[in-house]
Amino acid sequence: MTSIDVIISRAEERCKVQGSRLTEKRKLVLAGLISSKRALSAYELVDIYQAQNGKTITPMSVYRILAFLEGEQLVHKLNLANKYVACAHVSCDHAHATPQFLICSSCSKVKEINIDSALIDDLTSAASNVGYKLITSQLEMNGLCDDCLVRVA
Amino acid sequence: MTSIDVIISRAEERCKVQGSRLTEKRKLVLAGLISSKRALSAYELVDIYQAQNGKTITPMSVYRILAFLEGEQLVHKLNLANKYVACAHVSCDHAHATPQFLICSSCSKVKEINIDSALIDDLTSAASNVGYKLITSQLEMNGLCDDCLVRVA
DNA sequence: ATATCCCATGTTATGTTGTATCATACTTCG
DNA sequence: CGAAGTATGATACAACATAACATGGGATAT
Repeated sequence: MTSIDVIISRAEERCKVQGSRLTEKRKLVLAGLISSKRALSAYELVDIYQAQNGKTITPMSVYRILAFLEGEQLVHKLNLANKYVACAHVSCDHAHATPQFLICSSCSKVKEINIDSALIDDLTSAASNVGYKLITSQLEMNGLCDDCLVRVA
Repeated sequence: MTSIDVIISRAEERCKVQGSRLTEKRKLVLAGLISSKRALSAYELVDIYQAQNGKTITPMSVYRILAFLEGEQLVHKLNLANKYVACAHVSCDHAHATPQFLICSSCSKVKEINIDSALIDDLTSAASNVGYKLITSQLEMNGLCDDCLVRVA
């Protein structure tokens, strides 16, 4: 059993608890995302689905499935890049705070980090001071990962 | 002389110093942005250009002009929303740190704020700890502005 | 078991956002 | 003037995302 299978099983359990179904297609799309270390666009997932499973899937279906997986907190949408990543914590049991993301602008590799909550509080109150209520404290930042930094240098 | 004209004049001077030209079309696109309190998409700017000037402009031209204005630091691109805003500090003389943005998810109104640099340092080092070098410390956050908050409530 | 309902998926069309490319005009400077 | 560099025009297309309506498949109640 590969580590991907393990994660998929976990995800399946989680859906069952929620009363939702992790169907075959949803599994395959999720598996595509998990197998990638990078964030992927919906259209990239269409290609990967074809490559991994030899079956075609329409962008429409991928978008629907991504929306479902997002609702189940199994994937995160990165708005900065219009790409998607599998949640890094699917296979943990404990609850997680709002995630923060570092996105490599060169290769789309993503690190999901947890930032000091005091820092998040500071941001929230800075926003509130100028009349804004933060919808989410999910923060996304563009950077260069070490690998790409070396390659450029 | 309207306040928009004042800002445009400032921008023109700045370009002159830089050795670049703020042409008529560039002025008009910039004026469109300045006259809006909201962030605007390139296609919205096409419409506004038509409405304000009675002349059409192609999206291609708008994108080119936005890229130019961004290079001159006269506008900022908000990647979270794929929209653009005029820099709030064009008419100041002093230098400015990297801006942070609060974007109203409902009406696209934007506040450009400056966050405690210690906080930025924290983010930068959090990134560096996991092997990422931040390209920019421009932070973008989705929220709801007071007006929209009231409207929803 | 079958009728029914809900949800998932198929299918097609279209809307939105962003770039590539090549042609034309304008500015500046020798 | 003429050459080089920059700005814009025009067209096509690539990439991203959703709308709308049809079909299928699994669960449940009677």
